[in-house]
This record gives sequence, structure tokens and C-alpha cells, in this order.
Amino acid sequence: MQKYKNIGFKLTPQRLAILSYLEGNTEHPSAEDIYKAVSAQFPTMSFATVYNTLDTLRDRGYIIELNIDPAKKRFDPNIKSHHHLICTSCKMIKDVHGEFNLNLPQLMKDDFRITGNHIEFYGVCPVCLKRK
Amino acid sequence: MQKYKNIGFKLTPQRLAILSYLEGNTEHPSAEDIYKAVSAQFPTMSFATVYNTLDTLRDRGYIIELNIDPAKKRFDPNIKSHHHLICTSCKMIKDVHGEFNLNLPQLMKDDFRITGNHIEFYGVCPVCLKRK
DNA sequence: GTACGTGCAAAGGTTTTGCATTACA
DNA sequence: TGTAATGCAAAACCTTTGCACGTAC
Repeated sequence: MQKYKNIGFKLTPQRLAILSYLEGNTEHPSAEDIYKAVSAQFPTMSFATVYNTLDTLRDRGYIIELNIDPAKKRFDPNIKSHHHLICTSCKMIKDVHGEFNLNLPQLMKDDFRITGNHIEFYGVCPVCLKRK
Repeated sequence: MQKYKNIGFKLTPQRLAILSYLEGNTEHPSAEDIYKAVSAQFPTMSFATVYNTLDTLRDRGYIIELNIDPAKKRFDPNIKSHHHLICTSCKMIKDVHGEFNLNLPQLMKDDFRITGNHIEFYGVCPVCLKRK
């Protein structure tokens, strides 16, 4: 985890465990997923620490908070601009890389300072398709 | 409200009030917004009735449930395919109509049965821009 | 009378907060 | 010693649920 050497906040063992769990993770885990995973290593880990760390990481731009799932927040360590394909049946989320041409009407570009965008594709994943 | 004559479920006064509040509403109100608004008319209105009605309307395709706001669900009576522009400062949501070319990689189109998409544009609205 | 809707309160799930304790420079 | 993080429990918030009561065909 040398890359986090200069991350700008204390790298406690708990935070390292969270970072390590998130590293390269494409499952878009929820706070609870993360809590469960790092609890195996740190039995005293608390939700407060998980949320505190996630908030800090998000505020510093190391992770992205996803509002895709109405039931709970999910977190994505992939901060490169990308989009998501969501299975409406099992809620699985798959990354979508690719360029899309998203030119807003000029009127809106005049009014708003646009900072980004995110596309959600909805569908049914192969696993759920097969199950029916 | 003649248009709801054959809506397929009982049009109680409470439901009519909710429908009437939603009609043409572009504010993307939350359940609480709706509850507050119709409570003025029906002081005994309960959240159970609001959620029950919203669920029914959503299941029958009369409204869309938006997961845009991490804090709460919002509801949109505009069922025509459209997208949204969200002010990251005040959370205001503006409709975006327009066609965007969203062709997924062929690989994903083979695997998934794609059913729809939704674009979120992020930015800062004119009001918030001025306030700073 | 039956089926459905309403309304209240309680419960459920996720996230936040207060505060005492702990760790580290 | 001082600053920041941890961990526990409680609280807050949104949403769902159970159930008794009402209402309408």
C-alpha cells in the first residue's frame, strides 16, 4: 500500500484494511459489506469507523459514493469516469467503460456549471435471465 | 381528473389529492413533500397511505421512483423517457429532455437484456452559483 | 359481506452522532 | 501532551409492516 503513503490522513490499521478490501474491488460494496469483510480481520471494527473512513475517502476523491441502489449507498474505488449497468432483478452492478456523447442543450450549459455525468443502464443479467 | 377514471384501482379522496399534487409537478418531490402537501387537505393523512399510493402508482407505471437523492426516494409523475440534471449544492433536480446516443458495447448487449437507461448530469445551478 | 383502503403505532434497515477511550507523534 | 481515530451505544432518518377500523360496491 505504498501508494497511500502520502494520502494525507492517518493510515491506521483499520483504514488500511478498508483500503485493501476496496483495492480493485468491482463489486460496488455497501458499508455493511465492507464492515463484514474487515471485521474478520478486526473484530472490534465499528460502523462508525467504516463510515468515517468512507466519508474521508470520498471527500478526498479516493472513492465514489454510488446512489444506484435505493436501499443503501454503495462505494466504488474506481474513480475513473465510467458508467454502470444494473440488474433490476438481483441488483448486481457491472462497470461500463466507454465514451458516450452527452451534449446537453446549450441553454442548460449556460445556466448550470456542469461538473459531470453518470449513466445507469438497466437490464437483466445473464444469471437472472437463466434462472427464469 | 377524468383521465384516471379507468386507472384500475380505487380513486379515494386521499389518492386523488396525491395524484392532483403530482399532476404536472416537476419538483421531484419526496414522500415527505407529498405527505406535507396533502396533509393540508387531509389532516389525518398518514405516511402509510402516501407510500401505499406511491407504490401502487409506480407498480402500474403512472409515476417513476427516482434514486437520485442518496437521502431519500423522490417521485416523478413524468413518465416520458427523460434524464436529470442535479445541483450538487442544493439537490435541486431539473428535467433534461433530449436524445442521447447510448450504444452499449456489443458484448454487454449479448449478455444482458437491456431495458432502459437514465443519465444523471451533475452541476451547480444558477441560484447556487450566484450565492457564492 | 367482502375486498380494499386508511391510519396509527411499532418495527426495520441504514446512517449519523455523542462521547469516552485509545493510539500516535 | 495534544490531536486525531476508534468503538460502543444511542439516536435519527426514511421506509415498511401489522392490525384494527372504515368505506364502498
